[in-house]
Amino acid sequence: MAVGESRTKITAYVQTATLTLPKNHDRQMPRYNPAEIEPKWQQFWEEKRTFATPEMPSGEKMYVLDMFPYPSGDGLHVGHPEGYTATDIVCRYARMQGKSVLHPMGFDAFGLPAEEHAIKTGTPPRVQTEKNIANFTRQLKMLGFSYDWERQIATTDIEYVRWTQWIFLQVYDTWYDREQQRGRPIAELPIPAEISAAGAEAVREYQDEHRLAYLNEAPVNWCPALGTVLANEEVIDGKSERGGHPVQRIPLKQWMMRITDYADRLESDLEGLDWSEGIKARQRNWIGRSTGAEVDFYIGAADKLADWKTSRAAGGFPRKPSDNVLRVYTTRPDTLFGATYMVIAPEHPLVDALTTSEQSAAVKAYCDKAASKSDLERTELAKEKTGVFSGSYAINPVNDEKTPIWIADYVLISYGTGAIMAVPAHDERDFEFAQTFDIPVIAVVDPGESKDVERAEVLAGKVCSTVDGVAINSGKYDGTPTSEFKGKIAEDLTTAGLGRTAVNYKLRDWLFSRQRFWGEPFPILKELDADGVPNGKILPVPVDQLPVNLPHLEDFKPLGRPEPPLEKASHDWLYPIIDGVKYKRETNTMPQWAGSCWYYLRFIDPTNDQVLIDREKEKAWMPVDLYIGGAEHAVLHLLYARFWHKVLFDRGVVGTAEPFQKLVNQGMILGELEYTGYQTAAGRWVSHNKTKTDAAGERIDPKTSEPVAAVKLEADAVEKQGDSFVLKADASVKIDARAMKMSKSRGNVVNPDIVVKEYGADSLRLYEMFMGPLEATKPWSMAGVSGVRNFLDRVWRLIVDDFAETTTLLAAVQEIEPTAEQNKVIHRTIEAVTRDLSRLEFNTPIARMMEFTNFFTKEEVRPKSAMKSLVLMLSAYAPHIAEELWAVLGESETLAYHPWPQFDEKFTKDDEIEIPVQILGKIRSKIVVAADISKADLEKAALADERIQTLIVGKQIVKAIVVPGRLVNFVVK
RNA sequence: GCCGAAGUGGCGGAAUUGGCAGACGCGCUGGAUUCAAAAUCCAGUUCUCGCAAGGGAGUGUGGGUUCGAUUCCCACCUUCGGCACCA
Repeated sequence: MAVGESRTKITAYVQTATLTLPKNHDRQMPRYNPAEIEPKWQQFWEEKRTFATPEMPSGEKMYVLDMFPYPSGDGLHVGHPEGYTATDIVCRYARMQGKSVLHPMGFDAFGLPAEEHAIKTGTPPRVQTEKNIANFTRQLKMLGFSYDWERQIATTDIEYVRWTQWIFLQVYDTWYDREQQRGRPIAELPIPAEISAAGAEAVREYQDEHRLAYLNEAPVNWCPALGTVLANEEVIDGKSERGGHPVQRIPLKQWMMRITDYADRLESDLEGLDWSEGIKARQRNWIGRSTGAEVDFYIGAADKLADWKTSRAAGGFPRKPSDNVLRVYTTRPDTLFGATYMVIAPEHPLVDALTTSEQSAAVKAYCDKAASKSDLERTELAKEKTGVFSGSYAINPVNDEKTPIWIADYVLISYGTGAIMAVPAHDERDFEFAQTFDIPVIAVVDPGESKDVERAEVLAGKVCSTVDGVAINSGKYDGTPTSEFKGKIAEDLTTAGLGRTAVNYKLRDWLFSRQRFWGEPFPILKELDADGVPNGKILPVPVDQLPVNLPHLEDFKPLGRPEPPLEKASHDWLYPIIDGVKYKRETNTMPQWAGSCWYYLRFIDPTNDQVLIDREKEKAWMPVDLYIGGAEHAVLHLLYARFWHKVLFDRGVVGTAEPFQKLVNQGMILGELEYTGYQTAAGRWVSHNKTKTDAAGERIDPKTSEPVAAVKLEADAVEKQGDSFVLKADASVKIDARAMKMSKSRGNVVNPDIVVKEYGADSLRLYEMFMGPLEATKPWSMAGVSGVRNFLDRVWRLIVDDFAETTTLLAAVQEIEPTAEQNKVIHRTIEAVTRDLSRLEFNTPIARMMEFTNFFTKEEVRPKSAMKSLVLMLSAYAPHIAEELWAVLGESETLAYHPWPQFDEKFTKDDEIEIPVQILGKIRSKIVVAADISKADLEKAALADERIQTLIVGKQIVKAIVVPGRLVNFVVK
């Protein structure tokens, strides 16, 4: 920025007009000029390898990780540097405390946008990706983060892909031993005698069934119009995001990962982690563990019921249900006596067997309709319960009641056993269904008298109640409290061989394949028979032949079939021949999660070509001590990464059970505060809270049904009245005042490049921290950036002679001892800044440094040592200006490893302090007393105060609360 | 509906966790400097009554505990984020 240009009066995102410069300001002066000093110091750090990390830590280690970005074509947005600045401050602070800091950065570079770009332009995704990475790298370096750039990795690096594929093979080679609760090599899987007897083929199939990575039919979003399979986020309301074409769910053979086997450990290990309760809650909720019971209802021939029960009592509850039973899962086995019907999902394997001939037409029609419904239709739109009677009955094991079996899509095939016993009296959904189809409701839990339960209605089956109570209508169990009943009945069912306790999860196995080009190829070969058809045998690519690279393609257009684009690869790539056997490569690719699941490990040993990570280095650096990133990854990324880490832990690749010890989610940065009014076409204003959104999604005035348009208003057109903003011109019109998510379509995106150009990187960093607590959602404000830039200007002028020809130290900065008052400011600032930083509170230290600066600006003589302390603290936030000032203060080395300033309590304490004196809790006076005054003396001093004297005349002091160092409060009558 | 986070001046936010509400910054007002601006520096700025000294109210709403509540408890309202027929 040229000297003398206006920089603080920027109202929009562009600079206001340049002013003509007067003569006396036309000369070159050593003003604070970030455009000059920032690139200078960035170059210095790079050339001197200032932030290169040693292979092994010496002394205390600190691994601080950012969630690495997807290098999009748009470049960084201001949300990225928020977390990155926070971690950078932590790292710079830690280095100055003498810790060995690992602070790497890389790129999560596979993904859809690069492939979309390739389809459109024909440019290979790798080319575009490398361009984007170069741009991201430029932007990140421009912000002065202290990454060890020599460790940079991208998930698309061929050497990185190699180890991603290697991990896949590890997962493929692992089965989960439930008894030992850990993953073990597939070679150690015990093979049952009858399987071994059936031959090698049977053994292989048995092993494949137990691998953590396995093939399964799973539905994909196939869009015939686009000729491609879409990701879930590309499907909106059952239509493609691009073009709005219909999307069908079709089954496709896909790779899955058995994450559900690790559900228990993924949940229970959360406990030891230093994560916010909110994030833990979200993970727990996603895993969705529930406990209950599986119960078998007899559906075989009626005259064999007694035999069946006898055999069950003798043989116990079988692992897999036989054909003559319907197995259900319930969390409320205590309500078994209230089951008045059963429901199975339309996809349940017993649908055909249970459908009677009279019902077959109706059932077929219902199931066909259910199959064609999208997930959305089955959930959101399904306000009314639907279903059809199968014609069959099951026998309730506790009372031998004949219970009708229905087919309804409110029961999901993918959860529990895909079948339920319905207890309308004590389950909302069952109650709704029973109401619709006129099915009896029998209360079996007496909720007791309570103000929020209509007990009589519940007992009469008129309303549904899900609360605990005491059993009724439950035979010998009558009178048993709910919680006790649950345990008792599970025990009795187990004894009778009719049920067992069971655990279920909402978490599903992980769909691990994508029908895309731009992802890691699977290191998997499928053996072909003589006719060129896969025979089901799978050959993992030997480890020494990794990586499997992506083949060259002429173009990246979709095939027009659901198969992945790799089907277009040359036959050389697609059909390798090994030992005379012809194979076909797996043509699915891995999801973007794959690369981001383990990058934190590779940063520790990024160039190792022998192993994924050296065990000694892993031991020295893991776990990640601080992991900061957006909350959008709170569930999936963190869950998948934890899952892989646990598999690697079980297989001895790593020595830690959890990868991320402390996790912090940065809050979202919103656009600038906006004032929005609503106006009809005729120009009539409508208060924003009176408008409604109609069925078509249009905003209307519900009184007249006229559509209203949003009008953006300037701040001076509105004013605050009570709790809301109103139009200045018409106070009856309420205005919506809020900050919105940044988005291209709204036009409120802030580009860091422009902020750096206008204010400098240090100002951007400082502002992002000054906005508020890291974890809070906060609105952007350019005026705020200008404010912190102003502060940096003040710091500059505190130390640098603004009127000298060259950048020289101000004469006011001298080698002298600070005065007592100055020492108090210095040491209190160090104390507060240090304390707040250690708690990851980044906004308040800036305020303290501002106070420091305001104080010393008024001091005519400024001790050099004080200036150094400020510069050292500031360097964590604004490293460029700090390095420059450090040099001005006469230092020749970087300050990056200079010891962090220490405070001394003897300077932070006051000799005399002001104590408020209250009467009946209201402050009536203040007295100045010695800091170490005794309780009795403090009370005496308070009583002696003139004003207090006059106020308590004629009153009786009932009680005196005296808190030394805090206050005095007199309770009077 | 369920889970989570949060409500403090015109705005962003602070308050050593029960002890002076509004630090710091933005904005605004006034002053100094200037021929005049810009920049800079100084002072003021929760609302309200008052010329003033001083008084009253005040941390989403209503209640409670306490000498004392932004902070703890109960109920409710609003906003934001997430999940959503999970038996």
